[in-house]
Amino acid sequence: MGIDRDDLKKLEDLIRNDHVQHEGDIVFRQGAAFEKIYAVKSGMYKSVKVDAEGHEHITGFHLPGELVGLDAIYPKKYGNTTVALTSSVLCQFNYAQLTDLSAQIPALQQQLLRLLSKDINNANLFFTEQTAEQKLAGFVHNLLKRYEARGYSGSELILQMSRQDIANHLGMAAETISRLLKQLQTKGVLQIVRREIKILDQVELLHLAGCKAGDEQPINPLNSNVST
Amino acid sequence: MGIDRDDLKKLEDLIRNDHVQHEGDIVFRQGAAFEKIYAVKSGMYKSVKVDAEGHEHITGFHLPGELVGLDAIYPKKYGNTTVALTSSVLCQFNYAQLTDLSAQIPALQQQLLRLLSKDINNANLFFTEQTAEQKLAGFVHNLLKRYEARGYSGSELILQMSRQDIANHLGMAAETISRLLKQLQTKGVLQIVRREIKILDQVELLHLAGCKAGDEQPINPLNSNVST
DNA sequence: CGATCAATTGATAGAGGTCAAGACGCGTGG
DNA sequence: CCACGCGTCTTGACCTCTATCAATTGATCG
Repeated sequence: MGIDRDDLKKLEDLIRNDHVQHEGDIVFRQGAAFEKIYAVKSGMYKSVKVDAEGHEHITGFHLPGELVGLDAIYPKKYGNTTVALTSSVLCQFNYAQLTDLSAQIPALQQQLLRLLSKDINNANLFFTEQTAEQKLAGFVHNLLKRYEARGYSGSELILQMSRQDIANHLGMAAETISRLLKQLQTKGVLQIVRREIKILDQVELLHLAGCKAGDEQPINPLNSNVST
Repeated sequence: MGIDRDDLKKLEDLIRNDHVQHEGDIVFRQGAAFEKIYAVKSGMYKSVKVDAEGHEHITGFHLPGELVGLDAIYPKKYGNTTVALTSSVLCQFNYAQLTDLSAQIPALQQQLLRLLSKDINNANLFFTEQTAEQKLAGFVHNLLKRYEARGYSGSELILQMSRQDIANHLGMAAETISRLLKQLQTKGVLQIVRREIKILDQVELLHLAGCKAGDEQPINPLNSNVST
């Protein structure tokens, strides 16, 4: 990505050793001082945020190749507790060293900004979904695409999280997840065995998701003046 | 913010002239090539995203002092169309020049990263809300706090957007907004005249919002191992 | 082989969406 | 200055979707 060998050496130096974890192991706790950014190398993690009233909400799941902790830069402390869902490997970057280095390496700075911007987009992705089916279809499709982007199969995946976790994340009841998954199977869109999912009709899955970020449409939103 | 006078001069140079706009005027269109970041100086803007099926969704409202366009860094094009809701003033920064400069000014780089990180947090804020009342109370409280942080009154505000816009943004029906606002007035939390809102009981408003990012709780989320 | 936890299935009730009608403001023009 | 028309907002009646409660099945593990 436009970084020469010498720079790459410096970058490697600030990456600490890989860290092997197992189900339930914690990466960082909500409220802890922000220091490091983490990259998932294998497995899966979930991020859980506890609100003022003690309710837990799963803010996201993290797949191999994805970064965790970028949202902690601003408040300078982690806003959630991140936990391994299965046996996983992650590596860590010291943030202070990373920014120092990025001041010297323009390509690194660009990449860092892009990664942050990407997370803003991801965070906004699921606001559109209306019905429970759209949410769930969108969730599965999103997982699928993220795996696919990392070189995994684009037609099947293993849910490392429980139905309850999915329900919590999407803001619905676990029973509804169960019913809808069955319904998607009946429709011939998915084939489900326990936590293993095979996608039979990816086009229909995307269609059921309802929307999913249609890009580059130069349409005029309501109440906007056409600039002439 | 730790930038000396000489640097400040360079920064000022890349800010183009202020731009006055009126209701319905467009800042940028969805799909247009990303080039500039915008800062709202007065008034209010809304960002509208059109999905693949032509449905419009209002992704956010932008108040004085806030930046618009940071989410476009990664995809290199704007992901929404941003429109003035009322007479407004904004200024613009060329992104390429901004990043060049930030490589020279560490404090600017830090600030830029913080701003992006902040947006990730903002985007995640509203996932927790369950009921329509929580969503609406959270929305009003959020607006209030954002105004307050910029030196505006912390007890009253003017909604520049229609009930329909609020409904669209929160993913509910305009009728429900109307009913709930009335209900909040009956409860003695708000006093509403047209689009002017006076907050009578801010504590209760926050309480009704249900959650709102409780910070720094070292609680153990379910299914996590206690590191001893 | 029980014990435990996850997942499914069924019955019920309530929150909120939808449809339809009416009220209120506000600008325009006679 | 008032009447009209249009858009925004409100109010009411109804009905669907999904949460909730409860019970059962299925899988995993000591």
